[in-house]
Amino acid sequence: MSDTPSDTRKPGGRESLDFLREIVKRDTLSGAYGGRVATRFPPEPNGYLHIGHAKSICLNFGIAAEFGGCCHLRMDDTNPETEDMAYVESIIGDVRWLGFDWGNKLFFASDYYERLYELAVRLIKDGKAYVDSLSEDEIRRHRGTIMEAGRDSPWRDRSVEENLDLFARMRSGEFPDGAHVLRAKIDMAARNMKMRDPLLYRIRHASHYRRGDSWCLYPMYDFAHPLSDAIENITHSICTLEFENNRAIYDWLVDNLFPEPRPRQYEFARLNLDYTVMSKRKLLQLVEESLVSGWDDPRMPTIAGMRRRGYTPEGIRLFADRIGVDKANSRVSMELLEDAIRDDLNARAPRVMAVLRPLKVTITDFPEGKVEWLESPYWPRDIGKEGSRKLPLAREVFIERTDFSEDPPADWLRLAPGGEVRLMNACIIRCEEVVRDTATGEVTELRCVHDPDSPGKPPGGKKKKKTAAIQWVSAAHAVPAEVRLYDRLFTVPDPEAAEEGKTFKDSLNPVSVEFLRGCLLEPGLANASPGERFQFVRHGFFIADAVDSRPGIPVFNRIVGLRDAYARRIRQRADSLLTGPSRIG
RNA sequence: UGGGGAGUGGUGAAAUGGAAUCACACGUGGCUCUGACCCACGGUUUCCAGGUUCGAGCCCUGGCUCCCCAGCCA
Repeated sequence: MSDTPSDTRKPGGRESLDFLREIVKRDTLSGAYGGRVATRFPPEPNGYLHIGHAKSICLNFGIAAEFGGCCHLRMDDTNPETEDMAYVESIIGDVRWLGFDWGNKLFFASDYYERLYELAVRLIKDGKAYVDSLSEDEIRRHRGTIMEAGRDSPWRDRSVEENLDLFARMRSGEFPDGAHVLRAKIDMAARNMKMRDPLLYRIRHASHYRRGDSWCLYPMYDFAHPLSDAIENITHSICTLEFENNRAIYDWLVDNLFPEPRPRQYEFARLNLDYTVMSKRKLLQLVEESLVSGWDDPRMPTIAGMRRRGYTPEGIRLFADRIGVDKANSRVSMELLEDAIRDDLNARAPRVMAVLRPLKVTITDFPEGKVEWLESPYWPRDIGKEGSRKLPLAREVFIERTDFSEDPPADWLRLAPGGEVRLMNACIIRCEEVVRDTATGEVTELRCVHDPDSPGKPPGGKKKKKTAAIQWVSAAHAVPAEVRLYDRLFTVPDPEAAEEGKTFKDSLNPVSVEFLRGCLLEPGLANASPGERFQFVRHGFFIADAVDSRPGIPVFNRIVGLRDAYARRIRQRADSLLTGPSRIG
């Protein structure tokens, strides 16, 4: 793993352990597994990994690392109809990108098919499993309900010989899909529905992405998963809450087929993030219906999407660390994720200047044709890093349109008619004249004068800050660029909880991305390499898009905006203006 | 109505019978050539009702609310 500063920034230094680490610590101390710790991350290769998986990955790999154990990466590939090598590759890439290493412990449940089959045979021989020949529908009806016990299948008491024979013929391809299944003989009246003779194997005449047509008999998750854990000598099998009921099967199978010390399953609450969806099915739907540009759309909560968006592995790990882990269903706010990303980027993204919505400024007392190259540090004082570049100042520059106001509020620190502002790393200018389009009235240019002595000068002994320092670019030197501003994908915190007659797609945010074309960047950014991250001062953190950006024609994605206390204040003022007066009655 | 889980400020988590703590968010103030970062201060008294105890978020009893389980998905 890594030892970047971000990793050590655990809340409260983490003296206290979460319930999972507590269990692992207990087992380590008691020598339950001879001090050994082995976890595993077991994705099914039928979709892309998302931030919810990242939580699980950080947990499993994190715990293994902290206790000197190892974490296996295992593809839980037991369903030939949905799985694909492309997903395996994306999963491997994503886990690696997150910064984790499984050494030579990459496994596939599909490699265990033969051993699993033998274990099933053993169960049959022990009279603990039987071939059921009921139809799918009959099986459902025999299962009963949560209130009524199920009924035994008429095939439940077949002889061992007959079961063995049937099971072998199921494997050899003699029967069509659905003709028979193998079930554990447990208890059709069990109060835990999962224990009513769970299905272990089903016939599927389907090509498997790894095993081809060598099998037409496939194990169910409930059978393959615990036994794969046992085969790999996993000690702590960590999964999400919805598998709590499945633990009974897990224990039943492993107890019946493996000696102590055997793996045990523990469950934690999966991650829910506000303003996004986390189910593979819904994510797939967004992709297939072209509601997003793909699995790596920067708005997607997928690892691929976050990577393209510019999130860092360190930031994501910091997030996972901060949210902790528990058994209570929870819903985490986006701010927690964004702050972790910012926290990480703050220390590693050099500051540069970009004007997203340009407004022309002519410095009338600046000689025509003159260019002044000004030393500009990449880092603010408090970061304590070295490095700078020279920025050209000329007669015509562009500033942010939002940094000028004709009718500013009392606490305005930026430019206004007759007012002053600091061009960051350069001089102070004063606005003498506002030029506007005669037809539309729109402000098209500001004519300013500058204080030639102001570059490099200290604030001048002023106690209280009276003007802002704003970003700017020289008109003649600026690099045009496209900048994409990403926002939350949905307009409601919990899109999955759609009301009657609606779906999660009804709450899709219509303005979740804004493409800005006429942006102007400082000259050095022309050759930003794809994947390179910067802070555009006073805007946020940005990354040169890995797919669309190229030298000379940069395209930047906003990773995350900077906090903006002023914008917040303005918003609140607007709100109180709206609600205030109407409340008088 | 059965079984399995869970309830601590707005959000996520600590506190393992001994002064409710941390992070994010929010508010106020300070610092600042980023209205960023950073610093300081502020708001909960632990789902409810009883009980045990010198002492309860932790233990007991009874409620309430929410989540999961009736796929040949995982």
